[in-house]
Amino acid sequence: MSTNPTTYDRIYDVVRQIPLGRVATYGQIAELSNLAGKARLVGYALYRVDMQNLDIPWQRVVNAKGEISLSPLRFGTDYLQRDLLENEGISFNDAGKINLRKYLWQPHKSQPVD
DNA sequence: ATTCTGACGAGCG
DNA sequence: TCGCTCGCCAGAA
Repeated sequence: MSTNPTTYDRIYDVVRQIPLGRVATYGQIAELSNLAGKARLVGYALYRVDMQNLDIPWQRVVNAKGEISLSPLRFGTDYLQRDLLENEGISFNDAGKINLRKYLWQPHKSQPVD
């Protein structure tokens, strides 16, 4: 017997589709998971992901401002996420923000690097 | 069944 | 531009 996918499983499936070198916002993942307007759920779901498990590229999900959303309870996570993204070729400005116009994942469209 | 816990984002002053 | 409020809800114990 197989268990039906949970809501979080669906969220993880979408996150897995984010291409290398691109990022998506929590709200965007919510919409693609048929959870429009429920961005927080995506955050809740990603909070559960084991940071060492890169099978789910959790590091590619950032907030709508292009910043890494931090969890006070995960000291050091900010550094880890930024490090992983920079290794994928994503750059941060002086304010610690990502240029979404350049790096935001655009499903259905081609993915021009610039 | 109930309580508690969290990686968001739009709107508004 | 910035900070604050408020709506949102699945999963673990």
